[in-house]
Amino acid sequence: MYSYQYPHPAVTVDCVVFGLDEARPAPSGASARGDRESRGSTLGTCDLTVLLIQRDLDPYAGAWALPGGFVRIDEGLDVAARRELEEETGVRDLYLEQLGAFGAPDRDPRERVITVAYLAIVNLFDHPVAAATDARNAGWFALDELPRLAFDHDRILEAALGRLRANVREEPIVFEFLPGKFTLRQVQSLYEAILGEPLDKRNFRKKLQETGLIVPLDEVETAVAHRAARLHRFDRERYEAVRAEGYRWNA
Amino acid sequence: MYSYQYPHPAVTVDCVVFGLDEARPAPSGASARGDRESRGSTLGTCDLTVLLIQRDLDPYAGAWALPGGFVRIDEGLDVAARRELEEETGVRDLYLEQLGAFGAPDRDPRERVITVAYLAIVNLFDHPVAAATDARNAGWFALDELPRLAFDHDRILEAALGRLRANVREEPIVFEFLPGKFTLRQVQSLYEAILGEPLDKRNFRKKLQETGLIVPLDEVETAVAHRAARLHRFDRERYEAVRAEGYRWNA
DNA sequence: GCAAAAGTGTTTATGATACACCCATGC
DNA sequence: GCATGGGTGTATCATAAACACTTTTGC
Repeated sequence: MYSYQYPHPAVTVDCVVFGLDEARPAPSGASARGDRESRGSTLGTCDLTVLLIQRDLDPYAGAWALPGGFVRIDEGLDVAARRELEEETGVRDLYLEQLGAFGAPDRDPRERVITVAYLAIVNLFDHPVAAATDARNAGWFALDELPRLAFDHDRILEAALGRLRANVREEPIVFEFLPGKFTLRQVQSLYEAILGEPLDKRNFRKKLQETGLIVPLDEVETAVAHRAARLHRFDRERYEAVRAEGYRWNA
Repeated sequence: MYSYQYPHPAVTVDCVVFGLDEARPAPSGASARGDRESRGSTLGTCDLTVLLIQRDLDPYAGAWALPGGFVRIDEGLDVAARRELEEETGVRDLYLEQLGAFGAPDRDPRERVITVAYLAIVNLFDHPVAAATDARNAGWFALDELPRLAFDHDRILEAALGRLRANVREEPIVFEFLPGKFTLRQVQSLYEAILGEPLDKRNFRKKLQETGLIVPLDEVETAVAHRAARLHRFDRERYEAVRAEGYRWNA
């Protein structure tokens, strides 16, 4: 059943790294803004972005690609993904989740390469260093401004986005994007950016607060040209505790 | 970034094949049967089973393992999984879904082997041949009677079970287990076997029928020693149609 | 004083749950 | 005629959705 006579494929890891960016002023097209109340949720306060690296070698030289690289022969898959990410973005602590293996025989024109894809989330508030990524040929791209990608990376990215959207409803992973202290509006904007749909402000805040996992602080945001919003933090310890008892996040 | 100087690991596929079996009479332990109505759901009319193969080569000779084998150098991952399954069980058309890659460096004592795991469901009604699997050393095991497994296959199986339980609530995959014509009771028993908890008969039937995707037939089951239940079928075409319009299965 | 976003409750609709009895059939 | 499972409806509860105005602050 098992035998080792067959030629071995190369195995890589590729990471879809999601980050968060200040939203640019909405694209020029004068959107016929629906005047509904729930529309007042300022969709677009932040943008979901993806980290890409520009290749300098053939094939696909000059094209943008997901950061990634070879799995070393004695290295676990998750370890390889973290190592590659640290090498390419300098970020150590980030959320990492395996997406799956992509192994179409022709996905790399040179030889058979099977890649194990990961979904990663980097907190650009706590790790501002990574915002620009010191590597010369790296950049953050908003989802609606993606360049053409090398290999089958467009499909991997699409799968990652689908996974992110599914996960965001079942686990509090949004806080992986956010700083330790955040406003409720930031959380809502992030949900809206990820799900691509506006949410009702009052219902959203109510639901978030009823979880008992978002604790209000005695601080407000600073340097805003209007009323300052109260800051909150996510009670991760308590979440882990109630989760062990069967609690399920459900946003 | 990409280079090909590194030694390549071996890559295999392994399949967690779920099937369905008549339930054996409930284990002897005289369960203090709660006399609630909802308990009358005959939990245990069927058992969820997993297909395992007994290894005859070292390492783990004699131990049970998931069916699987090498990915050929020019073969896609899904194709490899289907090929292995057909070779080992004779079943062609089955539900197949990638679970993910397992690649701990020491998971195979001989050399580095990365495996891509799959979740498969075989319909033992439409393909009764596979029930016994002509291979001499294969067998179906109920979840509570699993033997010790080779390699890290226990972890793969656990992951597959978790995925199955999650999927069953969001997609109508239970019908992959069932014959084209089935009774509502069969569906309920199957949900109960997968989720491991009893369900309320009336609520379950109501919900199932309200989907509009379970069509009653003018036929009843045969050869039962009591009132025969009406047969139904799952309207797959209609499901695909409404799903394209955003409908989400939610059982 | 006005622009811009923060903050706050109630009503309504929808879906989930709990629950008990009569019916058909084979033996 | 009795044992076995098939089949059915309603009342209650919990959750989700819709919805508009007052407050604070910087300019």
